[in-house]
Amino acid sequence: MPVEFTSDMPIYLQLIRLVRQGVASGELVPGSRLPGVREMAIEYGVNPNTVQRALVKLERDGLLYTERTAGRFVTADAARIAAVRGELADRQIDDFVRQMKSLGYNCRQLLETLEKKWSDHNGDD
Amino acid sequence: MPVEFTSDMPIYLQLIRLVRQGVASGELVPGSRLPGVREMAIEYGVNPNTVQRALVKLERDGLLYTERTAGRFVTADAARIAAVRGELADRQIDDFVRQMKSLGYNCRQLLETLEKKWSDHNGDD
Amino acid sequence: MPVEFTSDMPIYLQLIRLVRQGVASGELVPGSRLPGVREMAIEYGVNPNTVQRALVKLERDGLLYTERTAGRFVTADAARIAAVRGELADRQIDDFVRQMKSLGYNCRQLLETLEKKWSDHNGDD
Amino acid sequence: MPVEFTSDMPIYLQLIRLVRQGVASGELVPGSRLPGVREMAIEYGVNPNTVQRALVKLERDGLLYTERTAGRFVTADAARIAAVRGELADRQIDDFVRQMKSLGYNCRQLLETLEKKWSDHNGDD
DNA sequence: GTGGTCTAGACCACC
DNA sequence: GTGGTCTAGACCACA
Repeated sequence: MPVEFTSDMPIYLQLIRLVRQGVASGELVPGSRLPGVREMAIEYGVNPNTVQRALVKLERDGLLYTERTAGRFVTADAARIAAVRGELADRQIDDFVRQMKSLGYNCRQLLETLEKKWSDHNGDD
Repeated sequence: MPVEFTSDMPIYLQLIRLVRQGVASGELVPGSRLPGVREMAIEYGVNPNTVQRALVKLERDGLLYTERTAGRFVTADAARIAAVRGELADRQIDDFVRQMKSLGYNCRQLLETLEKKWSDHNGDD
Repeated sequence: MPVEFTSDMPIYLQLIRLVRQGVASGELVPGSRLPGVREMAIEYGVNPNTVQRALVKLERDGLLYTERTAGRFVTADAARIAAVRGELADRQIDDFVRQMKSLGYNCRQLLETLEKKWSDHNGDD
Repeated sequence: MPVEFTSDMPIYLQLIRLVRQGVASGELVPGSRLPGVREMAIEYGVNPNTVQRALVKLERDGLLYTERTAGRFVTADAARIAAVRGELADRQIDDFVRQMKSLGYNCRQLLETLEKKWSDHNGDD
């Protein structure tokens, strides 16, 4: 499972996104255990502290919880997951709309372009 | 023209966005001259170096050009403007689509949500 | 007797609190015998080592004593119990007063707030 | 300004408490700038990262904010400060009441003891 | 074994 | 100069 990190964003943020995607997409099933910090650190070729940092943030967001000495787990609270997903999406869309508006797009243009883009992406999904 | 800068993003990026928005929206007309670095610095209450950095970047993007001794101007090349705008939009959309996909959205959901969001934003535009 | 353990505090501390509360409230009568380590471990669903650690600590505090081959007992020394209780309370109050002072409370405010809080708690006791 | 750190609590938590007390007590005036991380690290004899960690947490709580490249400041929002103080106090009192109840105290005893303790503390304040 | 904390020292972006 | 990020490696409490 090779993952590339871009250098224009903190690694820990990229890790967060990675996990979040996993949870939102159901790839990481609710209630399941994550690999330990050290394990993940090796897997992704980063420092354990960096992994730790990412996971702590995800915990604060309520997407993970830690069971002392047993490891970290994906929250089993489906509502919580949905809520987090909703918040994320909301902010994303909000930013996006703001940006596209500032670039002079109107609603119709945007929707069209977006639809086209979406099909393009279907290939590499 | 009071502008607020958030402190969680480099100011020079916020300046860039400001200018870009001006050009894309037509507020800054093609071929028109920009205020000098020092003027802008005072106007926005930031360091001249910061303004400089933003303008240099915009020049590299082809949105501005410098005429020695005369000042900086908005490019008059409409195609260039459109191209820059297109690139920007393209990257934005690309990222956006990728993100929303990873959050489990499908095309229809996205378009609907987006349309609703768009009207919400019309108020504060 | 279902007990929930929060995972943000060592379990052994939670066990200690449990026993202490039992003794202070009289639920665990002085001189009575406690279940064995293994029994308690099963009852609470924790590791026997964890139970052991808690009980040893309570012994050091003088709240329990071990009679070889017979088991562990709640101390029958009423004065001892009172003393332990006093010490505990003392430290709690001490810390509490220090904290509230540092938050800018004065004596009257504190007493009032506390009294109100106390009644609120009466419900779930 | 010599400060001692006890070893039974993470240093970063002790730092947090320190700053919080400063803000709540008004010793750190709203809007004023804090020493830089490196500076504080030296002053308290800890690692800059540890200081950083504490300050980031306080930021998340809304008690501080950082101004890019200028430093960290105490929030000027009096309501925010009050709110934070209130939350803190509330949780403190809550825990305290719960504990004292489990030690078999009743309301009158508690208030009396507390009042006495309060005067004792007046000396070293 | 797990996660939690800490240090020392480094590099970066920004102003 | 500021804060932000990252690494390497250590020690601890807990189960």
